[in-house]
Amino acid sequence: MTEKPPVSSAGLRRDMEILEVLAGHGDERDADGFGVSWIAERLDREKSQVSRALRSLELEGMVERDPLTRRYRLGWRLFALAARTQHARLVRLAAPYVRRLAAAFDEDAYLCVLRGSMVLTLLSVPSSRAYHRVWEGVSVPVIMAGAGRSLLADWDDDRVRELLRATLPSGLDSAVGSEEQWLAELAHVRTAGYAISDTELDDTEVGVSAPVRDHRGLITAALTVSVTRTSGRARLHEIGGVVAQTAAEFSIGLGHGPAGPRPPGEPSRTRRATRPAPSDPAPEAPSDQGPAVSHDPAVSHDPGCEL
Amino acid sequence: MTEKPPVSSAGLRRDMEILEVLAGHGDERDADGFGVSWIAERLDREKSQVSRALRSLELEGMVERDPLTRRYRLGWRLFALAARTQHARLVRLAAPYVRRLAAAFDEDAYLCVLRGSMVLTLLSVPSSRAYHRVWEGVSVPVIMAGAGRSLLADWDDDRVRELLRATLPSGLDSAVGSEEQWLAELAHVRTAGYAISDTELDDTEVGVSAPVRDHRGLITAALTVSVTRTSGRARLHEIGGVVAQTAAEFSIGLGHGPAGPRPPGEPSRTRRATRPAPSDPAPEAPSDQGPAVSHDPAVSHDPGCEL
DNA sequence: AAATGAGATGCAGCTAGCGCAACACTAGTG
DNA sequence: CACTAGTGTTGCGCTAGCTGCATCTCATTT
Repeated sequence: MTEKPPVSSAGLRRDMEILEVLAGHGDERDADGFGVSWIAERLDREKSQVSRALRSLELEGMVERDPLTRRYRLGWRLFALAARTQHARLVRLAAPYVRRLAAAFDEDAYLCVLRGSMVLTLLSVPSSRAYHRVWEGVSVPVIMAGAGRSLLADWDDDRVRELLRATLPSGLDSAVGSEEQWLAELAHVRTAGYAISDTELDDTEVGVSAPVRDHRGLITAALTVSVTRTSGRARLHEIGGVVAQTAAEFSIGLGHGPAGPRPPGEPSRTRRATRPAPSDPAPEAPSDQGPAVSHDPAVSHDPGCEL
Repeated sequence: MTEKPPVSSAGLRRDMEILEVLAGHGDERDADGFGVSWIAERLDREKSQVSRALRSLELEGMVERDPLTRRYRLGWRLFALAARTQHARLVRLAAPYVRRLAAAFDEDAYLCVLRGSMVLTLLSVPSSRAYHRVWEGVSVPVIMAGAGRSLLADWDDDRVRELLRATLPSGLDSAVGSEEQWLAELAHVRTAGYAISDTELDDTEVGVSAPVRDHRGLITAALTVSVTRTSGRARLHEIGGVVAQTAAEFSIGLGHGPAGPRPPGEPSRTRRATRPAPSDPAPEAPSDQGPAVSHDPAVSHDPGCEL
């Protein structure tokens, strides 16, 4: 009796829930995977349903099961697909800069992007000391993320206010500061080029971040250094300068002309010409007849086999 | 009227096909995504079907659409999930070693694993010169991959023969050498600790690889350096030694005792105690006191996999 | 303007996935 | 050793939800 589902298809929904459970908390202790019954109970679904879904997912390589324990965990296909994401491309480009930052101050450094109202960490490079919780692939509400201020720097105040109100569950304001304080800090990012935010998730760390701009001048990511709270104010600003400088360099690497951020005029509104239609005689026929080893040996420079 | 589908569920199948198309060839030119009609035509499916599927996938974050061009591309969720994969963990651990190799010889260096009968590249670090096709997330038949010999080093000859025959489409033998030659090279890996394979995909590069072993002594990955073909034989062997040494160090980092590879006796066949059932409606915390940090990326040798 | 094409949506019919229950299997228990 | 208490898989009717076709809107093109 679902009417107009604003949600995705039931099957996909289920599969995603399963994958999310398998992702666990990213804790090491979940590393050996999960059993069918456990997942089913966790999701409050039929065991049979989960069992079948997992078999399908396994056939697609989205999950794999340990041959010994017969437990399921996330599969190689996820990795293969993710590696061809725009995000992966961004990570590859950003890695040298993030590593440089981490090395320069011997602090944890991150690359983050904005996804909806959440900040997603794409890359984290640990400092040489300390155990370092890996935040890669983890999303955190904008308000609580150190990179949040840098990522929202270009937004106008109304939209920021709107987002903050929509995201804040309730009287958490005290923990993250008032709206006005937030807006003031955004203004600081715009002028100084970096943000220092000590009202974050972590009690022991202060986030120093700077926005990264793409070829259109839009903010696409943020570089962050997570500094131990014991550092003096002066050091924070020193680091801030370097982070901003590094982010600027990276931006240029992305094609951001030093012409200045966000020129008002629309540069090119040209919608790309229609893609060369795949009218060509089926490079891949609907080969339902799968099991045949169909990996085209002529992978000269196009490994576009079914992967 | 599909009888006993050895394939995955129809919906999932469709979604995976869509994702695979969106992954494109990883070419830069596909970066801005694909339209519904194009995808539909490519997959020979109804536009409506694809449209709806894409909306679902978008709601789940598996794909996202460019707000300007309204084209679809792979989404952040893939990245988020993949980052919590065992593979991602392996990449994080391996990165320093791979980078060290790339820097030491100023050649491209890779981390690869075996998945079914394909070799999947998890990490690629380019040399300082040259444009470098990123192979991350791409699979290649074992026979053609430089890392193949290292990854199969522990297999006994019959299984290798079987795999080779199953994978080789037809008279490609000349290109990759005979079976016996292959087996001889596997023997060389076992004694020398590294493989030199010049019968690979790429005409201009020679692969030098060495196996990486986990805490159980099983080969879980391979480190590879891709050397330009003009190098002399001596340099190849010099590099081989270093690669083997690096792989050994990494193996120890993974908990591989220097006790020697693959002791014959079964160490502990103990199947782990059942996970504490989430009988309580409480949110999280299986609170499993598992002392052993047993990660195990055990490679299921499952040639029946349809890739 | 009309024309083209891309993408979304309504609807009827039928397939494919759901829930329930019984099943095979292993591991603990006295 | 049977006995229990777990696990994961499978058979089978029933119906929810997907498929396919047609229609509709909205941009862009001629």
